Amino acid sequence: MGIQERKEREKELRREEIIRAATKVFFEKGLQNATMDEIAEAAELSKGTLYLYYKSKEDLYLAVMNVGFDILHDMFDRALASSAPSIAKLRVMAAIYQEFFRTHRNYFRMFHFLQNPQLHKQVSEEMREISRLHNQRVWDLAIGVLRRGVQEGTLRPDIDPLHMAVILWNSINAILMQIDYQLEHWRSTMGIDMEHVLRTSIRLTLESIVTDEARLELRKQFAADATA
Amino acid sequence: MGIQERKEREKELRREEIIRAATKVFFEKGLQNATMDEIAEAAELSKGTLYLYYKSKEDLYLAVMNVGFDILHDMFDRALASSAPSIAKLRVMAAIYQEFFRTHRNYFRMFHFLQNPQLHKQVSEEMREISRLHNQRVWDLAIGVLRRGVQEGTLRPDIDPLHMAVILWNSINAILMQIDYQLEHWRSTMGIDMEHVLRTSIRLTLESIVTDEARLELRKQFAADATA
DNA sequence: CGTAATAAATGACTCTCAGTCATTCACACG
DNA sequence: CGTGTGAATGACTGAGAGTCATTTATTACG
Repeated sequence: MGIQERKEREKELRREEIIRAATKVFFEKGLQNATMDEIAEAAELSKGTLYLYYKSKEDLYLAVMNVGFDILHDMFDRALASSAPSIAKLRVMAAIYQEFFRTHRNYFRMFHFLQNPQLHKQVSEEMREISRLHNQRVWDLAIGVLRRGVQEGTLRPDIDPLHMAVILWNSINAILMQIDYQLEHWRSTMGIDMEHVLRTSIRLTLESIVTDEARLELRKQFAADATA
Repeated sequence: MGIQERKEREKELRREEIIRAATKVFFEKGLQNATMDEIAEAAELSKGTLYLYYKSKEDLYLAVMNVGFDILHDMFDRALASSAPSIAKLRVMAAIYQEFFRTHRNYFRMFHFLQNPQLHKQVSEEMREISRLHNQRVWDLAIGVLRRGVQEGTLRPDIDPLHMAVILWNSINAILMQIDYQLEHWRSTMGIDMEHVLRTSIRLTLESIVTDEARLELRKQFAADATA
């Protein structure tokens, strides 16, 4: 019964083709301004067919976003292969996330979606769960590093690694979002260099979660990097 | 020529009536799910009239949001009347913002709007500027306190007060947004108590912007509060 | 008064777009 | 072939933002 299997494969290819077209259109227009008709045209399919594969525009959007999570996961995973100390790994992760921000800006922007409860109404329960899993894989990497850091004695044992993860993520993410589309606003109205703020925020946040002893070493490193 | 003036007043009343109706509907439905027809009905006006007073649904939304900024501004302003040291004032501001979050949740939610570049397309240049001014008044309060803190020698002189303001705002705001609508998600999928994370984040962020000497005093205070 | 001029308000209409579903099409199987 | 099945289609529906010709209310003035 190779026919059944071939059909499965073809269906999978069709799904990927839709993702490809949706990626293109969502990157160009964003969620609000992209239309299903346009995606259908880009995929050389009718609109009705899109709905055979994805339940709503928002579901399709999340499917594209999941690719972004996978890319970010792989970037982190590759960078964390070494046996460097945890603090070094955290700094690498911060750097990698910034690299992701620069080179995959369109995926980064999609992450906004998660911040907006309003938009979630149209997302199916299945897609919500699938998306959660893609998201979770990235979290697990970060949490692993933080747990190790506490074990090593370089990260504060009085703070739950999970809590550290949330704090770190929010502090870097919030500022990157501002940089993404408010950079000029901050500069022109208040003369603020947000790239500088980003560096400061990362430095302060990292310093705040390490032990007092490790902080001295960390400051030296930051000082060395600043002169380099 | 009292007639001209009376008309002005009546127009102003009409504007306020529209704001009142829009507030009700936006609070209930949010930006996406509220309709101009519904707001028109709540205001006992026709839809066309709304557009005589506000250029778009988004403009009207921002007008409502500005009231929220004013409320927040007044809460801060009242709380900062004392002559307490700057660090105490910062802690008060954090507490006040949490109070705002609890008691004016609907306005807080509107602040999401500022995070979403996509939604800004429909906002007129005038309303954008008006909204910026309301926003600025709140920032100015915070920045004043931070500047004073640096002068007093309790806040680190090597970090620009403006940068501190951005960092503080983002760190508390990002987590409050998570608490607002993802509280249950964090608890159920990762067992994280976000209220605890919020307290930790505020503590760490404040500790990270004070001088080394002031940090000792601050830690004592946090410890005292924790046992109380 | 009555009437012309002006301003304000109306709601039917247009346009766009997400999502649906009756119909058509393509292909496997006997 | 013909027939059955599942995939694909695109015309259609419903909803809602924004518009504008028409109506209504108000003022100014003879």
